[in-house]
Amino acid sequence: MSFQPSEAELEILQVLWAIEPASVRSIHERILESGKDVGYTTVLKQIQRLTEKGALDKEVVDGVHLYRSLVNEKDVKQELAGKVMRTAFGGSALQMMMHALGQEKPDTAELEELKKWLDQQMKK
Amino acid sequence: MSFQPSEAELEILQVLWAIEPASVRSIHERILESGKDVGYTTVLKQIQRLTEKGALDKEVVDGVHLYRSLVNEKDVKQELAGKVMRTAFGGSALQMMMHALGQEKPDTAELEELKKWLDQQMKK
DNA sequence: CAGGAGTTACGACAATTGTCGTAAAAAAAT
DNA sequence: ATTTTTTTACGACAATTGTCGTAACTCCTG
Repeated sequence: MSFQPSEAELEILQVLWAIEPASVRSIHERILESGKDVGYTTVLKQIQRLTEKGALDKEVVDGVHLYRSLVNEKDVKQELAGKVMRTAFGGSALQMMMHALGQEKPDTAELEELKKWLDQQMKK
Repeated sequence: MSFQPSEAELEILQVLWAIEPASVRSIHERILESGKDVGYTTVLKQIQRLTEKGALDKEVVDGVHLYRSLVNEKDVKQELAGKVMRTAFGGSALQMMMHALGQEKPDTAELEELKKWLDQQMKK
């Protein structure tokens, strides 16, 4: 199922996609580590809302509640990127990418990879 | 000034960037044409809110209110794309683009342009 | 000038979001 | 088993968003 998470929700999903299944505590810790300062209950609440919405699955193991994502990472990200591409860039992925990079010099490794991908596409 | 518009706000900004300065009526018409069905007063309200937020400028000419954008198109789009790139794709423009394209075969013209841009970048 | 037609202002409402506080429940420690 | 610490559950609140309805105001048109 595709799902359009809010910003805070996406943050939680990202953590889950990385370390699922996870407890609220570990998710909270991860988020703190990433620099964002937010209370434990705030994260818990978001997790509960995500669960209500059917985006997460809860499982109680040994008294602890463990959560895992029910939404597919690729789908969600595709939706996110696709939406911006459509609504802001008239459907042009290239326009979107160029704007995203802005004036910053894209790093070389990225460019290399892009080139590889491009050659691949051209071939088809 | 950079500005992070909501979805409905972005729609209005897009119209303005295209035909500014414009009256509420013409903006509303444009939006209807684009397929979205929404009332006149709804659009008006959004425009008024944008104006309150300082994103638009109103000018009364011959009794009609004409609006124009005070936010820079490139900046706003850069912000939009950049934010998704950072929050969902770990800062990788390439990842974002590939997800945006999804399984669809990117159209050839786009690829050509991308190639051109890429060569340009590699040179630097 | 009076009556409409079109415009604009204002506020209202429900849904969503981000954030907590506090209470209740469960687990761990003494 | 009583206390302490953790975890969970439940609201609660303010801000934002999308959407209108209705009232007020402006301008033509006859």
